[in-house]
Formats: sequence, C-alpha cells, structure tokens
Amino acid sequence: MKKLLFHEIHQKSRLSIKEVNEALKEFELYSSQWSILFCLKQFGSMTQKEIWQYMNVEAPTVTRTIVRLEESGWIFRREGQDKRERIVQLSTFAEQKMPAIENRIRQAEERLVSGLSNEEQDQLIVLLRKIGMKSSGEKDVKNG
Amino acid sequence: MKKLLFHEIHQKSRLSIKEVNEALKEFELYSSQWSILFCLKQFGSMTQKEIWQYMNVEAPTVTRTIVRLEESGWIFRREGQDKRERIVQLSTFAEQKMPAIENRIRQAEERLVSGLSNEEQDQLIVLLRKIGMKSSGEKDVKNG
DNA sequence: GGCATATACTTACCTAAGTAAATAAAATAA
DNA sequence: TTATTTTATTTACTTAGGTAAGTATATGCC
Repeated sequence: MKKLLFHEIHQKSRLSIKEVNEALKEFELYSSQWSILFCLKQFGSMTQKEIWQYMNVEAPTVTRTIVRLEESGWIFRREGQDKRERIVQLSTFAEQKMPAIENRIRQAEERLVSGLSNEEQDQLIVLLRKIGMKSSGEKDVKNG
Repeated sequence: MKKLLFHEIHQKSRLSIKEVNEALKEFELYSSQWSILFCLKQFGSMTQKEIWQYMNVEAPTVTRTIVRLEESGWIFRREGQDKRERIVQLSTFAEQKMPAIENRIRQAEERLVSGLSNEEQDQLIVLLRKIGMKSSGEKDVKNG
C-alpha cells in the first residue's frame, strides 16, 4: 500500500520540532518563538502582518507568540505611522543571545540531517519548496 | 543567510494539514483522525500502543483522537487478553466510507505535489525518510 | 502469597496552529 | 462631512501535539 507523502512530512515535522524544542530548553524558548526571533534577526523590525505573511501562519498565531516574547523580554513593540499596526523589534538582550541560540539550533539540525549528504540536503530543500506550487497556470484557491 | 531545513518542513507540514483538513470537511473528519483511520485500514485491529508507536506520536495524543472517533462512530474499542490494553477497530460505517475518503485525500495530495515529477516525488520520500536517521543503519520501528 | 516494578492507558495542563468574530484605525464612497 | 468598507490586530474557541503524573492491570522477585 502506497504511503502518503502528507504523513511523511507530518512525522518529520513533529520530529524536528521536538528536537528544536529540546535544543531551546536551555534558553527557555519554544520553537515557534524561535521562528519569530530568527525572522526578526534576518529582516530587522517588522510589523506583525509582515511576520505572519513571511512565516505562512495566521495572524492570531503570531499575536499569541509575540505577546509571550514581549512578556519575557525578547522583543518589544511600538506603534507605526499607521496606528493599527504594531512594529516588532528584537530587544538588545535578544540581539546578544541570538548567535548562541542559532548555533545551538544548527547543531540540532545537523543531527537531524546527519543521514543525508550535503547534496541530498540541498536536493531536499529544492523538492520541499516545490510542494504546493502549481505546475502550470492553475487557478488559485483563494476565492473558493 | 542560509534558511533552516526545519522551517521548510514545518511550513510544508502546516500547508499539507490545511489542505487535508479542507478535503476532509465533507466527511466531518480532521487530519489526525484520518491518520488513525488510515492506519487501521492498513493493519486491521490494533492496540492503542501499536497505533501511537507506528504514528510516532505520544500515547495521550492517540487517546484523545480515538475518543472522538469512537464518539462519532468511526471506530470502537474492545478489551484484549491483557485487560490493560484496548484494541481499536474500524466500524462498518468507517469501512464503507474509507475508499471515498482515501480517494479524496489522494486528490488533495496530488494538488500539493503537482509541481513535482513522479521521480521527484519518489526522491522526496526517500530523502524525508533519512531525516532523523543516523548515517550508520538504524532500525525502523514498524514498517508495513 | 505479597510487595515492588513495569506496562497500557488516561487525565491535567502546556505550546502551536487554525477559524470566526470583535475592535480600532484607515481608506474610500456618497 | 458622514457613512461604508477595508485592514491590522486581538479575543474566543477548536484541533493537535507534547510532558508529567495518576490509575489499573501484569509481571517478577522474595
């Protein structure tokens, strides 16, 4: 019986999250919090909308995680020109800690992919990125 | 800046789950419920432990999902020889519905992987399965 | 047999992600 | 200008996953 790709991805995703959470324990962070910090590290200050759009999650998910990151001092928020939006920024505390955390994460990730050669790792990313991308010009699902 | 594999997998996992949940709506099922039904379809009656071991999740997760599947009539449970364990079995209702649901899921999955050739799809599964496996051959849990 | 340990499952509580609806500010139409 | 619609964020509630601890049955050792 042919196994579904969906299940394979789902399982490896759970496995990765578990590994990352384990690695983050010493920093008292969770994987979703890390994802946002990593995002801010790359792009600098961002509105919440920019964050959830980049991360491909919904707005409420980001709200919740951001609130916790703010409470624990990793980020802070300020008003933008547009008073609806809130601009998120890393705290200096976070800025200082980021390199060590990123190191720890890459270390965990290396363990996860230690069974793959470098070429295989690159190939895997290429293939993953093709998931959910239409082959030919097909209608978008947005207005179903 | 090199993007982390962890994030790629995580994103595609969420995307797949969303797609699968959408496909399952007409059957009033959720993706995790489907995963268990699919498992039982493949292997027949199983104890809860066999289910969570095969699915690589923790026991409480399976308990919760199984309870809901039982309440909505998709499965039922009976005692085994060992009175601690509970043997899970598809209901005849579920047996009848399964082919249609599996069709619907495979259809959703085809949309997800429509950007990949057949060779790429096979390659992707091969690479995914190597994640979390140490370079020197490690044993699989229960490959059906 | 009786006590200690192990096993299968459940309960309680945490993070994470989703949808739907509420709120507040901005943009647009009348 | 005022009224309507759109947009950014939040709140409430649901599924889904995890860990830790509790319960009931099996198993081992004395």
